[in-house]
Amino acid sequence: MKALGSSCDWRRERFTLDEGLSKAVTKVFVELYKRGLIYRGDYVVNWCPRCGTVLSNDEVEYEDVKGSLYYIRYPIKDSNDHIVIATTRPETMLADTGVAFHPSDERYKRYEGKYAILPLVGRELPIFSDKYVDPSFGTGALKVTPGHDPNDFLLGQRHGLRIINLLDSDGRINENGGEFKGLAVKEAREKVVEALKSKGYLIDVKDYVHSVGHCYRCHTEIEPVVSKQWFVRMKPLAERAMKVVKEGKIKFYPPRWEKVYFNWLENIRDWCISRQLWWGHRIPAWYCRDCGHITVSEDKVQRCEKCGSTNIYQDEDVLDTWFSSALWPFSTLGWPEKTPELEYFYPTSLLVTGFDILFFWVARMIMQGLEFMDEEPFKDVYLHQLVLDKYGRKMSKSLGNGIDPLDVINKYGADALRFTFASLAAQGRDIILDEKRIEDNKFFANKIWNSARFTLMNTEDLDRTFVPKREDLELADRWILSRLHRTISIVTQHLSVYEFSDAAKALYQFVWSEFCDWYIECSKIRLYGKDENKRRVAQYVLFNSLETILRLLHPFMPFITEEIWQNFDMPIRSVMIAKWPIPDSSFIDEEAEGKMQKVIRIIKTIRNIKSELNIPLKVKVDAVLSPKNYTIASLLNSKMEVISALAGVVPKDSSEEDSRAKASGIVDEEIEVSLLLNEDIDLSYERKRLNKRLAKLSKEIEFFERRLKNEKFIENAPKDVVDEVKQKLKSYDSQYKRVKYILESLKEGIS
RNA sequence: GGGAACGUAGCUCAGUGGGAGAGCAUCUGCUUUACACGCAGGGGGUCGUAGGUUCGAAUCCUGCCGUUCCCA
Repeated sequence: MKALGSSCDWRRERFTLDEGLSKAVTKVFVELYKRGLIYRGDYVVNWCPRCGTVLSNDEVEYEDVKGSLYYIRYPIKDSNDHIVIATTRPETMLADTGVAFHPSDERYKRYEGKYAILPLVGRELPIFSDKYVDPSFGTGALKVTPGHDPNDFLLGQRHGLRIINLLDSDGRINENGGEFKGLAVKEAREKVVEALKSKGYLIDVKDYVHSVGHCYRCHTEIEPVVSKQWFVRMKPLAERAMKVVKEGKIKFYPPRWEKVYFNWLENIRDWCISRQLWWGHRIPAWYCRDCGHITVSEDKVQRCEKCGSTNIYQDEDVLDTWFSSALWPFSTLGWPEKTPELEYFYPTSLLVTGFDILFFWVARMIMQGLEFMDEEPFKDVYLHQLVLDKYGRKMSKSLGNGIDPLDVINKYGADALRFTFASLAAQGRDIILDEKRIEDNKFFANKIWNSARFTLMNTEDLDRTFVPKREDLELADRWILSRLHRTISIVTQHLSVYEFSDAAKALYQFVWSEFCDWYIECSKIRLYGKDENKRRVAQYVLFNSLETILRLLHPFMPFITEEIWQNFDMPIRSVMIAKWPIPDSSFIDEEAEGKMQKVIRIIKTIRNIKSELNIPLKVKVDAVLSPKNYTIASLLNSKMEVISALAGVVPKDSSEEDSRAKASGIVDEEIEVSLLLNEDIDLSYERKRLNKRLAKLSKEIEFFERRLKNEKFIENAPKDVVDEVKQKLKSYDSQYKRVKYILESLKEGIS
């Protein structure tokens, strides 16, 4: 974080196991217990045999696994008949306590109320019907194992079945498994299948792909087991958490995550918070060996609160780490003490995190914030994307495709990395990180550095108190200031709704394609010129534009902007504490933008002609520029110096006769530029160029004519759209005629 | 099985009803005094597919195909 240039208040670094935060955890547990929101109960939980702990439902990852479907014959008591069940986990049969079928299933109705005999074990299993059973799965008859399947557990509760636990704390079969005692689950499966086969109970085995839960930490297959665990009752908490989002008190960015959030909360289940790990916050509950009472207390308990016995012991389990993390927005600020920090910072403004912990963390912070602070913990939640490698794969240790940010920073710099993340952080997409992108932005940093170097070199003698009069600003000055203030607005707007990529792109485009490519180039005439006043104006605009650019870029590239800032003798000592720019609409200048656009197009047209004729840009060519109206004439007149410098032409008076061959182009039908060519230029290039242009124009004309021929278009389309099309057709048509004429006269000229 | 997102230039992505865009890559020409980590210019797309709505669809609707994620 420090290497990335995050300007955090590092004094406030916290860890959930710190004393103060631990106190908060205990208090919250006790409070929730008193409010009836925490309870201890029997439940089928997900148990990881490797970690030796329970996992919450959200910590289990489901994956399709190739397995088998075993068809097993269960004899009916006091008859020669039998019922066939299908199961993917045959070893759990040892803990079966019932057999069920769907009430409408005619195949099994006659067995209702009878008993099946459990093979290998001999236990009598009641046969009953329940709508939960899917008649189309397997044989339609279901073995019920309340001790080792969450759905079977619920079935068992409804029908009063026994619960048998097959596993001991090491994940091995316990004494309830009879002869299979001591085997691991996988071994037990083999042995059970073998035994069933040899005794004729196994009817069939089919390949079957089914979804199996895995531990999100170690990827071991989880085992559902029944045990006593601590739970948080989620329904009441979830309702409030939904309400604040529905009322707009908390906003998600991008907003589609609200759907995901609601979907989860609407189908929420109680949260299992006890873990059998050796580290974490101990559960503050003490059990009495004498009366069995549970004492829950913030302070260490010496005697049972009910019978006063000292024969008590504390729960061995610890709390899920997300339980303490959920308190983060207020526990870090000193809660439960009423600290000034808590008063000042709560509720906070923004949470930035990954969408993968939307449920684990974000939703639970909202719940706990509402429950204990009675106010939402933050106003905005920005959910960023996953960072993938350049092939779009998740970065993982096993693939070895991870990127160490410190390596990247050493290679390209923190600024390049930050800017790259910002420009790739388009909402609603994952970030595909290719090192090439980081290199590109290193080049951008270099560009910024050089533009600052240019500015520094050319403004050293600038009197900082000097402010030019508005009427002394030239077209390029008015243009760049107008563009600058638009850029301030655009960047500010995007940032306010966390559209980092749009903000970064707007800055990149402005700095490189407008400020560097055009303004700096235009300013050179005055900066290198003799007119002191004109020079000062250019210096002023150059310096002030750069200063504003530094402020705008600072959040994206803190290091380089600060370094540049320090090279100038700025009145504010660091860009870190400089104010964010505010757009000033008085600088927005439509007229200047339009005119500058025209000048740029003229220059580009000339450059294009020269390039296609293989004339290097720096080679000066005589040119006649013929304006078609008065406004353009005056613009041309005043901007000839810039056009001449940037396009590499020497203006010639159109009235002079010149026998040289011409290469001509048209800018918006308002200006015709004709380059006067030397003898050695191959005119076939020029004919090729003009023909290309004609083809393009005729394609455009054809397109617009086709639209105007459509009567329904004229009838139904808005008038301004029709007018626009007519206008464009007229313009292209006249340009076409003119280019055609030029081409023909060129042919005549050489014949 | 339920839900969500996405399919636009070689790559990464903008564009959400009126002439297909950007950056990078590619090609051509340039040691122009801020920058070759640069400058200038060019080429490149039947907008996944099939229908529908509309004067007009990359854009709205429906089906299909494909990729990904979440939940069960």
